[in-house]
Amino acid sequence: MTDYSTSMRTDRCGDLRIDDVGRQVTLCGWVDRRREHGEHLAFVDLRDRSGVIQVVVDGAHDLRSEYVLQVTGDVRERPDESANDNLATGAVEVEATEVVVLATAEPPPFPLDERTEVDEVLRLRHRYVDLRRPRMQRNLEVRARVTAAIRGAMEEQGFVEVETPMLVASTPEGARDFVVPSRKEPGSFYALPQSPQIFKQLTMMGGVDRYYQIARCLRDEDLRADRQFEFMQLDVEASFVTGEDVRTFVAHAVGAAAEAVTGDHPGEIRSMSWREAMDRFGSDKPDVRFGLELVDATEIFADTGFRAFQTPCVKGIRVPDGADISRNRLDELTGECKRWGAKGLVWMRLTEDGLNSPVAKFLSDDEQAGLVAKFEARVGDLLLLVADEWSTACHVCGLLRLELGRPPITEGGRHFVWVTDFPLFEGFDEAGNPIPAHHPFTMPHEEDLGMLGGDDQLAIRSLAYDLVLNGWELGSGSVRIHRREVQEQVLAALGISPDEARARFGFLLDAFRYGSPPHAGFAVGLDRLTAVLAGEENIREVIAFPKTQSGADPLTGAPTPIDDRHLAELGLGVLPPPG
RNA sequence: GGUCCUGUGGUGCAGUUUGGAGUGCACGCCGGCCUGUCAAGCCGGAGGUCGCGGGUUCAAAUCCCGUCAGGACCGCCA
Repeated sequence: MTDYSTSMRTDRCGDLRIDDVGRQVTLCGWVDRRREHGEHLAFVDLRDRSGVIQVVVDGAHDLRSEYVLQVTGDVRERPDESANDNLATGAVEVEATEVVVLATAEPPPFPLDERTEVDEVLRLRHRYVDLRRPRMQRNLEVRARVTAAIRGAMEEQGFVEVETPMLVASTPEGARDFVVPSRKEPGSFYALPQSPQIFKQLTMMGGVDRYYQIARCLRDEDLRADRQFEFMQLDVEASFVTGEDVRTFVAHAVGAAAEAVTGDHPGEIRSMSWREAMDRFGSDKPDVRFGLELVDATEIFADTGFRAFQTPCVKGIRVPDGADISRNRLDELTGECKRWGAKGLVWMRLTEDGLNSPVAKFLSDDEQAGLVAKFEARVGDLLLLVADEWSTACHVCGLLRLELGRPPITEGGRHFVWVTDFPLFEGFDEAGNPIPAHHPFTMPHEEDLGMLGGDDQLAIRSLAYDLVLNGWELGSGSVRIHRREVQEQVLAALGISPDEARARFGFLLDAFRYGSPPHAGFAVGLDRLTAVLAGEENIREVIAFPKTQSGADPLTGAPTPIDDRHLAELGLGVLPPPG
């Protein structure tokens, strides 16, 4: 047990129990709530990080909300019938003999109770007040426990934590860089790291063998519920390993983190190929907590006369007992599907009299019967169908599935999934060159090496893998290419000439020449992991001082202009706003 | 860059559809009463540029246009 006593206090408020009865204690904390009963009796709930204790004081004290107090008094059992079972400390109370007001306080800008959902900007502007709330205290603790457990697990597995620089060279790949002007070399810039990717691979060449880092990463892209400019990663790389070895290391670490927070070890993590994830869940980050899995109906319409279904793929989902979903709602869903990229949405209600749908008349009896059989549909069910290219049909059905069935993050348990065998390329650029799905150093599947440069390059599988938790992409990794001829083959397939390659990744390619061990790695987004484990839908709730969606910090006012002298020293000028 | 939603005393909301006096609810705040409360209770009180600007109208929280801030999402995030 940690000893929390200091020169100013003997105990923490929330720690007092029936065993402490008879002790004289000194406590420090904030006035959470007070209940006055006239001149001679008042109850003050005193709050610190550990919780709340009822203090009995003389009513003459002027103790307002959020005053900071030091209270000395005797712990005693509460009188008959007045124990509070809703409070961990509810069996006892402290009868104050001395109350020192350490600081007075204005009324807080918003209520600190758990019942009110306060405007987030207001919370962020007064984050120091917001952080006093039990929810935030808990989230900060969850976060600290996650990182501590992960550090422990990585150390246990023999990994060495190596720090990498924050001021790095800008590279054209990937996300937009945050950039720092160089004073010594005006006109030149450092970039803040999007990830330690290149450095961690260099540690492999440096013989580190098992590298990890709890690393801050920065990307200047638009913010979302699961994305901030700055975020933390567990960054991992190891030599003389397969992808499976890496997944075992990472599973250990996230398992330890989950156990540290919830008390339960999540157990073995299931694996699923990317193809299967797309086919069954319409997403590369499948949320397997609920059903509504995608059904492939392409075969049924192989020779259909219904023009809308004369597509490479027809996919759908069966909504059990969904037939009572209103026409209005169905129109809404159709609109969403169009926004997501589909040409439309076909809905069918299965009634006693068969399929009820605006398009039923275009479908043959065989097709209708085939649908009912394939979806195992029952009277009262609703079928939703999207016909398109395979990827679009999967994508749209996947979003539809989430829209209709996704439970709150606190429900349905925690389900980690490895998604493996990602495609090496995810499409083609304007010049007709394939675009790497992960990065250009990702090792292709050995069996698919022969397809490089061929006609069906999108079918090439890579040794890249993602870790998914309840539909959140927690992280990704891959086996890296360490053989020169393979790297040359891939760069050639990407349409990158040797000269261009040297210009863009020269120092890494150089490093490959001096003896590169086979290596593979991974990175886990710690903010996301923490959010899911804390039961929060938004990573801002597990970050002490986050930014708003527009990238501003309501507390400090960042970003702010800087003065002209400062700019001049850096050799910078600011353009007038456009328009 | 785009789509959608939100903005009303300190806080959370209702009012906006169908224009008619800043109308209402809960919490908080200030004062009074109250010796066992714990979301204490009772009585009284203060507190408003309906985000901002413009327009329509006899009249705008309400309708229209613009703008700012926030949120969810698409694009983007190798």
